[in-house]
Amino acid sequence: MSSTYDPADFPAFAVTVDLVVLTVRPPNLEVLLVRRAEAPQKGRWALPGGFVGPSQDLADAAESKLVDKTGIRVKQAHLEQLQTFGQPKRDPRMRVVSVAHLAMVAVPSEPELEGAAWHTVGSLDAAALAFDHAEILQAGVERARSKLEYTTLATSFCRSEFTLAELRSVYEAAWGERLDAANFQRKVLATEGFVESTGRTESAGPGRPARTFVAGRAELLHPPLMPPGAL
Amino acid sequence: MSSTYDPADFPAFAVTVDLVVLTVRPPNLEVLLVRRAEAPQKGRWALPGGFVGPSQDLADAAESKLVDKTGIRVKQAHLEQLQTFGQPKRDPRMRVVSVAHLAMVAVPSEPELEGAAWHTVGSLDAAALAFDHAEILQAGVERARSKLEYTTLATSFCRSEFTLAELRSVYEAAWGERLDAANFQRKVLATEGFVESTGRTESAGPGRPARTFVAGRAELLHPPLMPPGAL
DNA sequence: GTCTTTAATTGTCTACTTGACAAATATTAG
DNA sequence: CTAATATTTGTCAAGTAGACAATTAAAGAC
Repeated sequence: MSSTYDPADFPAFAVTVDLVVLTVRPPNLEVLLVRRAEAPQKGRWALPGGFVGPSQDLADAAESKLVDKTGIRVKQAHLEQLQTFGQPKRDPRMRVVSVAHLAMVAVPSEPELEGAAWHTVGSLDAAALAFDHAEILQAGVERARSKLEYTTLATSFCRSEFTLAELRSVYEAAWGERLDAANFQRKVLATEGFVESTGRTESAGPGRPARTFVAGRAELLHPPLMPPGAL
Repeated sequence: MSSTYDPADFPAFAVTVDLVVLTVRPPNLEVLLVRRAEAPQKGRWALPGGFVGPSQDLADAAESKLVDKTGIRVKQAHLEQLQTFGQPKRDPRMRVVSVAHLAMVAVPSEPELEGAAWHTVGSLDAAALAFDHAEILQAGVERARSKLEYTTLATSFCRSEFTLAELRSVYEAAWGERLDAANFQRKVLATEGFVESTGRTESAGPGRPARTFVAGRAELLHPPLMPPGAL
């Protein structure tokens, strides 16, 4: 079938990137959505994304969309390829294959850009999203949860310097379940390279001030942090 | 930028699927490769794959390549999307985005198809592979290992009816490390729904005959099977 | 047939990890 | 100064994991 090899012989696809940008604002896990300004599906919420340039790498395309929408540089966030969605009819206009990416960012304090807003993942109507974006979002949330379990990525939801309570709130937001502060702390500190103490403390409201930490160099957690069986 | 929306405005990509088909022939983990019959890279080993049709779903395309090359139906195997590779220069002819898939199959007894052969993963020269297929293969092996840890997919490397020794050899092949048969057995049988006893036994060579099992309906393992820290 | 070898299966024990909860410490708010 | 709150340290019972010995049941040599 591919004895000759003329580009024109093969069906042309458009390739896009779509981003599932997650953040934690305790006690919620939130996702960044944009309101579509154009038809089709004008006015509905959608994942930020766009076309990949003819000589642009997939990761570069995802990175530049992230900067466009959030102003967050990749250095301060986590960005990874998620999954590729290519159902023939997912976009009514033409055959589009979307390489979805997952970003985990610390909540930006700056005001939102036009048309973009954070939405709580739990209380989001799947039917309100454009195209197959509900499916993509679900894949992103599942990936995020599973990576939180066995990697140190929870730190990428935190400020550069953070307390263990903040780190704990990331897990609590992702699972919707409270964790014992004492056991959580011992587990985190027992894991070599998860966090590193700054020597400083910080206090917000009443209660003993908490020590602050920065992310360590480890990437994998052995053993995982969340209990088995927790969804 | 995307105020108008004419398909012709956007760069055309070719989309392919490439398959990392893994099997276990104790004590080795092996991958199916085909020898390229056409330029470029004529004569080098490559992952099986091909173009996605204009109205063909990605999963369907992967499935049909698997049947073409191995004759194995998806019902008896595991097939999942792996990762998408889209470096601008990965194929010299044109812009090609490849949606790589991972298949885990029981070793087929039938003779090989023309140009295709099983290769031991450990003793394979990465430089001998065409295009960026060495990178794809590495991603596939890593994915397979991590899924073996926390899912029941090891059973898809086994015949439909198998002994615990066979199942154990899957883990031993993937990690290159021997496991204690006694502890392995207790762990597997303690995991609800991993395997189900047939009541029959089977003996191959000397030694007490082993009971045979079929795969259970569970998909996830809690807790994981392999010890933390094992590569 | 009997003996030797091999592998599956069962049993046992020690060290470690987990999670629940109590106690001590260090702040803020009034 | 007192009450309230949150971090941090301490304790302990229950469960898990891995090492290794013992038992069972077959194949193959003689």
